[in-house]
Amino acid sequence: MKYWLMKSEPDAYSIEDFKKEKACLWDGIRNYQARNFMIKEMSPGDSFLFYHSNCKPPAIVGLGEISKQAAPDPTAQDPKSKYYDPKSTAERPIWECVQVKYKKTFKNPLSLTEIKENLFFKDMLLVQRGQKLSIQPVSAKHFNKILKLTE
DNA sequence: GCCAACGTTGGC
DNA sequence: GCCAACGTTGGC
Repeated sequence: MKYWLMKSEPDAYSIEDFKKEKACLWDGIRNYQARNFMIKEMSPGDSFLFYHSNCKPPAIVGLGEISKQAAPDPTAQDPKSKYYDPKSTAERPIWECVQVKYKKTFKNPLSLTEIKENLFFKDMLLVQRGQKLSIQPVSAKHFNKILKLTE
């Protein structure tokens, strides 16, 4: 059982959208490191923190679960999608995505500012300089602490 | 809107 | 294979 943090811009897809849809494909990931986490490291049953990025305030706002292992990302082969990648074909797909399901919205979202202020989180990837991966592993220690602080 | 930090692309 | 130019991310 592993733990993750996944970023989404609320203007594009927010925790409220996620709650309404109950489940979705985590599509549109076009970064190899993030993709490899989905393909090689994620398993159904893993939990992830839903993070609102590029907004005010950036914060961890909810919880989800990986519900289906990685499979080719349909948006990569859809010419109408903004995530369309002509190099990725049905025969040789480049990009994959996992399916995720909604678990909960936190009563008390944990803002990036609060995470930075708390020395307990000083090793979290999220607060490392220059760290911009949209999918990151989270340690059990940090994950459990975040669940406590957000209740 | 600015810009630092990275990742990717493509000429050589 | 190097590296400059360009694009993207995302906090501020």
